Amino acid sequence: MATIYEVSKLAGVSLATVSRVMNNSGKVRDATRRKVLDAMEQLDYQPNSFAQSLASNRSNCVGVLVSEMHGPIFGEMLTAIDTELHRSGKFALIAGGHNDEEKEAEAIRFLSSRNCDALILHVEALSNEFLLSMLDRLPPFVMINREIEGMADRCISLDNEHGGYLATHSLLEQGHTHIAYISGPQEWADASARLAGHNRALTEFGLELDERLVFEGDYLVPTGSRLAAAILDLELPVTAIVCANDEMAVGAMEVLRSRKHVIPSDISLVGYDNVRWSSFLNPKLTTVNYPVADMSRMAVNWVLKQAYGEEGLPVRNVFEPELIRRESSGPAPVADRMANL
Amino acid sequence: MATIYEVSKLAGVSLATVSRVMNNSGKVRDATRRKVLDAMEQLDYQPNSFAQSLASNRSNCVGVLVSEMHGPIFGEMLTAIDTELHRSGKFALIAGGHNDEEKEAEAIRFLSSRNCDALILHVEALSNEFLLSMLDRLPPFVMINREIEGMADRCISLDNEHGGYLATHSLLEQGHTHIAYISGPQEWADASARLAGHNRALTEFGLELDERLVFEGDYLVPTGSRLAAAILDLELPVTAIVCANDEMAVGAMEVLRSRKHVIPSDISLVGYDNVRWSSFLNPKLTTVNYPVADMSRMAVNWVLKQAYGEEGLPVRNVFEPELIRRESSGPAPVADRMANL
DNA sequence: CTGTTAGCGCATTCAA
DNA sequence: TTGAATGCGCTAACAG
Repeated sequence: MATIYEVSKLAGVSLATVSRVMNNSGKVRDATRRKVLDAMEQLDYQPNSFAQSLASNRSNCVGVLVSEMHGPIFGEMLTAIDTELHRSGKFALIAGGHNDEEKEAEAIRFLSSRNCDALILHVEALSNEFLLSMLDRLPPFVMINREIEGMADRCISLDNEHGGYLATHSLLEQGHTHIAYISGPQEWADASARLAGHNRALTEFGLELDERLVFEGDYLVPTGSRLAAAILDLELPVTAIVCANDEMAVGAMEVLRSRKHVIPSDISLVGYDNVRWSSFLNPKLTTVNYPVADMSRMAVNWVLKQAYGEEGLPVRNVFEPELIRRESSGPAPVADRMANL
Repeated sequence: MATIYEVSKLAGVSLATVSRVMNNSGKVRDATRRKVLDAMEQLDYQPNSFAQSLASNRSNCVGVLVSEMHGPIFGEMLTAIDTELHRSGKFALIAGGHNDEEKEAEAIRFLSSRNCDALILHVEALSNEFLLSMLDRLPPFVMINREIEGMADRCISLDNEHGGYLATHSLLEQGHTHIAYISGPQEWADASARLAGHNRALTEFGLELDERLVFEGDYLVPTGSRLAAAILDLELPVTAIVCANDEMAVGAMEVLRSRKHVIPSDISLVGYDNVRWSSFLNPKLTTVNYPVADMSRMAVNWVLKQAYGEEGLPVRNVFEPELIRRESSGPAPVADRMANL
């Protein structure tokens, strides 16, 4: 590997001059620049990024931490972040937290130990307190899908409560009155917000909350199946099920089908997230859109602005979910609606 | 940020000693080690990875290049690689090639400019020649899903031909004789191998290859739909469609359904890759398993062995696909089988 | 077992 | 506009 020293020798100039043409800093006579460029070409010179970073104290790397690496959300996020970063000549250093508090913390340590210029964090397990305490111990960082008091400007979040509201509201509108809900882990903010939205919609329609119809899940497919079965076993006149994410919805869908319930004519099903395959299902899943890609791009904007001083970039912190009406939800069965008159 | 120098001063030892306890290299008296550790703790010392890398000429980073960042394959790959690498204290530096020859090449340049100790490459667009020419210009690298003459030991590949064979064979076994095939881009090796397997199965069953039944696609959902429609429009007695990947299969499935064909009783459908959502479909998709996670782990083994000298790790180069029989394929319709007697 | 000394390859003053 | 000198923080001989 050629070094800057060899280039300078071949070009007959000093180290400093080579450095200048590399970084376009300072004035260099055109003829000199040309000589240097030629030498670089001849030697197939590649600057050593470590030496650069060590000397300049900046890495051009942005650390990205995702709570888990699989799942459709993750892929969309990374694609968006990577694309956007490249556009500004920065690079993504990616780490996975594997949905574990200790591992997430370790991944953060790793990213900061690699001297990232900034961090984009998508974490579930770490507490607000921990994150707040990291404010002055880490490079500038922004979070996706969290809303933390005291650092709202660093949070790119979805209005999960409103999404939960939309899902249930769309059902109420269509005459459903017995709506079961399969939630995510209630210790996670997004899960409890989604449930809160569900409750608000019910209240708004003058319905009592029926605690028997709310089940706490864990965002995983098999749990969706298990809890959907539990709901059916209740033998209550449930005509719709809202799931707090698409994963659990697909699990529920399978159970409904195997028990010979027709969706949506017997029972409606609504998911949340609008992951890619939700439209591949049969029936296509009605769900709430989670604009991951947009939010990811916004996180990059934040980083470009805060860590690299780029200007003119808009940063929006809260994104609005949107109901995606597809085939898995419809009007409540007529018999049921009659009974409610 | 505390430096090694401050630690050494606080601990009352030399730089070298601090370095030794950090890296567990050389002998250090227990009492000394303790002093150093205490000092590190007190100062919240974090080694500067650039300085380490610059001095030691190794980064503990493995570059991972994927042809595209979205899609289920990618997520599974990264999860497996990241997990496995962490286990050995190495880290993944990830870049996306975005399915473009120039971008893939640039991403490689980026990864090598970041002084990765090794590279794991999953590329589609780059030519064999190019890759061969990089052998001595890059850190040690291994490829996933390629099989290149002259560097077979660096290729972790799937026997795509055999997979194509399995898919079609399973249909022939069940009495199908008019099987349409929607392939991937024939300039990609995996796509042409899969098609070759299809052809071999047909030949083995003594059937003529009917060119009207082979369509070249691009691995994308809408194309699956378009070509499935084209197949139906042929008005030939097709009783089964094999798609070269699950994406196109789901596109095809939708068209079949919208045209009121029942799967599998009217027509069978087989995919390829066994992506996660293939089992979410209705009917569940029969497909060929592509063991991405296993292959990814194997790539990491290669890296650990070749770049870090770890021992005792097995490396297998060629993986076998496996037919996953689910609901979307079944016996040929009776009428059709009668006609063939 | 521990300390001294030289770089690793580059950016960045400060002079010229 | 260019060059010389210094140091970024750490590892790795080499001595002791």
